[in-house]
Amino acid sequence: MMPAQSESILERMIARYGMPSPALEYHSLYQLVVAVVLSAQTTDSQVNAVTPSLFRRFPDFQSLAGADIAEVETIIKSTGFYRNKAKNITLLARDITHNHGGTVPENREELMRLPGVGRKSANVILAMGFNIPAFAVDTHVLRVANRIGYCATDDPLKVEASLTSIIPETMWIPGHLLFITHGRRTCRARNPLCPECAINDLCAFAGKTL
DNA sequence: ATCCCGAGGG
DNA sequence: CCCTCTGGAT
Repeated sequence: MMPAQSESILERMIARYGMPSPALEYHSLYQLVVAVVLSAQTTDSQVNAVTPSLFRRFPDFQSLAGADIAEVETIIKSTGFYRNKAKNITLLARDITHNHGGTVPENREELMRLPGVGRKSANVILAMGFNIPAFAVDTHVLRVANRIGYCATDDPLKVEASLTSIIPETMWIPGHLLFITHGRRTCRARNPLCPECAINDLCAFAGKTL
């Protein structure tokens, strides 16, 4: 089956889910960057469960830059990979404080040089933090894009290239959120709900066996 | 290619 | 029990 027009697919997703807002909870650029690094390979609710106490204890980059890593580990432990994440956000806070004048870089190259920030996280920060068009490819986006038929690859960079060529730039940010929502609620990894899917007539995967 | 790492769901 | 969750660094 030929991949459907992206406009139709996104319109259907909006009709089904509404226009989703980011599930990650944050109230500043500082909080966004830290929450995004913590969100690697864990659910947003796991991150949202620890960030209030983390941000109460360390309200900005400067305070986190001076944090005791063991204390940070204790606070964020339940998000998994806590040793790496504690080290990364502390070093990241130091880097931004000392080498970036306390402000978050606004371009992908510099963002990706921050510890714990790869291309996916950099794209999320650009999109959500600066409203700069970017299509972050996480596990949900990768799965949904492959099932729809927009690509056939496990390489997130290639998935991103397909999505950014198929979908109009003005829809990259809402498209990202819509793909995430669709992946969570309907196009689930394990038991996708194809019969009740809003785009099953436009999807290359619907009706196929796992 | 492998490691880091915990929690929730089916 | 096994799979999955908005990955990144070595």
